[in-house]
Amino acid sequence: MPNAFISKLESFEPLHADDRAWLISISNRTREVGADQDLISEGDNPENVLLILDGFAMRYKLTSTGRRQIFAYLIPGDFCDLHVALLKTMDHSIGTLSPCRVAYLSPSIVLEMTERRPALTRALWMCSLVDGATLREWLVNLGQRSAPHRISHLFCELHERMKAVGLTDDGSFELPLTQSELSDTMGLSVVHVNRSLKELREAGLVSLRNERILIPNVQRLKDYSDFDPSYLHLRWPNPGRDVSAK
Amino acid sequence: MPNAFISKLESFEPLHADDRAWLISISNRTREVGADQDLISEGDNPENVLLILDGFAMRYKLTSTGRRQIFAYLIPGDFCDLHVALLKTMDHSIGTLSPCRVAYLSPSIVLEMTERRPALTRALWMCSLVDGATLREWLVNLGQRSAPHRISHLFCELHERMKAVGLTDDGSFELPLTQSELSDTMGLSVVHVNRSLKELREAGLVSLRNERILIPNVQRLKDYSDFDPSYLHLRWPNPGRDVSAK
DNA sequence: CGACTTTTTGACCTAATTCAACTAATGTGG
DNA sequence: CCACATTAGTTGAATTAGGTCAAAAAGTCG
Repeated sequence: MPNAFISKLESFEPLHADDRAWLISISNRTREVGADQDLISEGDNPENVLLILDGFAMRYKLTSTGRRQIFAYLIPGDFCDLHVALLKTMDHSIGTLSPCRVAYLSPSIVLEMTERRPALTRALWMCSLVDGATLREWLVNLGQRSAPHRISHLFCELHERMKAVGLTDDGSFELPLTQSELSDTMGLSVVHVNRSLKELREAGLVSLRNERILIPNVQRLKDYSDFDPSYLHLRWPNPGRDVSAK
Repeated sequence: MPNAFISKLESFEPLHADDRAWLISISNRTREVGADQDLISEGDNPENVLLILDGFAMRYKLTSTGRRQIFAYLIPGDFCDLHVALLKTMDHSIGTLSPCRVAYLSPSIVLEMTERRPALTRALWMCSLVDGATLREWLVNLGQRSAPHRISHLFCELHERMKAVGLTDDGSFELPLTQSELSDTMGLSVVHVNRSLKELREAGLVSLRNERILIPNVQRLKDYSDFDPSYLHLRWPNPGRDVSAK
C-alpha cells in the first residue's frame, strides 16, 4: 500500500530512506473509524496526533445558532495538530466524512521525531504552514467569488492535493461529500449548491456521481476558477504523479 | 511607553524579568512607516521578522480579477511570520493601514531566541496558533453570518485584542479603517457595509467616528454578534486590563 | 480655496435564500 | 428480495440580502 503521508512529505522535500522507514514503522498503530464520527471534538484535550491514512475527514465548528462551518478537508497523508499540545483545548472539531483509517501518534513519538529527525520536523512544519495558506485561500474564496466559482475552486484544490498523494486517476478522484457538506464549506445553501453544480455540469466543467468527481479538462476548470496552486507550495506543481501515469 | 508586544505575550503566560528586558532591548531597531505602504509584498522573500509596535496593519491578497481580500489585522504587539523563513516566498502581502512603528528582528535574533529563551519561543508559537484560530473564526464569520453580524463580530474581536494590549479606553479604541477596507475584509460591497454600519449605529450598538470606535455596551454587542472569545486563547478573558482601569 | 477621498443615500438589479414539493438513491429488517 | 423508511438530490416559485450604478454630502489636505 503506497503511503500517502510519505508522498505528501516528499512533495515538499525528498526524504532519506532512513526517515521513510521510520515513518512506515510508526504508522502501525492504526484504527478504522466509520463515517460521520468525531475523531476529536471541540473542547477536547487530545493526547495523540492523528494522521489520516485513508478516507476523508474535515475540520469544522458549530455556531451557537446551530450552523456548521467546515474549514478544511483532511485527505490521506494529512495530520491533525502537531501543535495542539500547546493549546489546552481544541477550539474546533475533526470528524470523518467517509470511513477512515487513522494512525495515532503518541506524544513520545512526536518528541522523538522533533528531536532526532530534523528533515521530518521541517516537512511537518511546512505542512502546517500550507494549512495556514490554504485557510487564507479559502477566505479569499468565500469573500470574493460567486457560488459556482467558489465550488470549482475547491475542486481544483482537492484535485491538486489528491494528485500530490497519488490518488487521482487523470481528472477523476474519490470525493465522498454530500451537497449539504459542500454547502457548509462554502457558506451557501444546499439548494444553491445544487444549482451551481448543475451549472458546472452543464458547462461541461465537472460532474459528480457516486462519491467520485470527474473533471474532463483540468486546465479549463483552473482557468474558470482563477486557480493558482502556488499556495499549496508543492514542489512539482505541473507534472504530478498520477495513478494512471504509473 | 508600555510595550504592547510584552503585554500580548504575557496574556498567554507570565514572563521572567530577564526575558522582558531582552524583549525591550531587541525592539530598538525600529522604523516609522507611513499609512498604505507595503511592509512585505507577495512574492518577496523577506529577511526579517517584523513586529508592529504601533499602528494598524493588515495581511491581504489581491485576486487576478483585481479584488482584495484582507485576512488579518495586525495591531501593536503582533508580528508577521516567524515561520516565513521556511517558505521560499510570501504568498500574501502585509501593508500598513495607518502610520506604524515597526521593529525589524534579524534572523540571528530570532535564532538566539528560539535556542535560548524557551518561554518566549513558546509564547510566539502560541501567537501563531492563535493567528490560525482567528483565521478559522473569520471563515465562520464570512460563511455563516449576515453583514451586520459579521461586522460587529469583527469589532468584538478587535476590542478584545486591543484590550489585551492595553489600548482600549472602556468600550472605545482607535480604529483607522475606511469602509472600503472593511468591505474587503468582510467580502461585502462598500455600500452594504455603509448600510450595515448605519443599522448598528441606529441600534445603539456601535458608532464610528474619526478613526475611533465606540461600543457603548460591550456585552450587548457580544451577545448580538454571537461572539465567543475563546478562540483568542487569552488567559484573562473577562477582567482585562483597561487603560481606564489602571 | 479647490482637488480628492470617504461616507451617505436612492433606485434598480441579481445572486442567493427559503419554503415546499417531488424524485432518486440507499439502507434495513423481515 | 421486497416493502418501507430515510437520506440525498432536484426543481419551482416567492422572497430577501446584498450588489451595482450614480450622484450628493461631508471630510481631508495641500
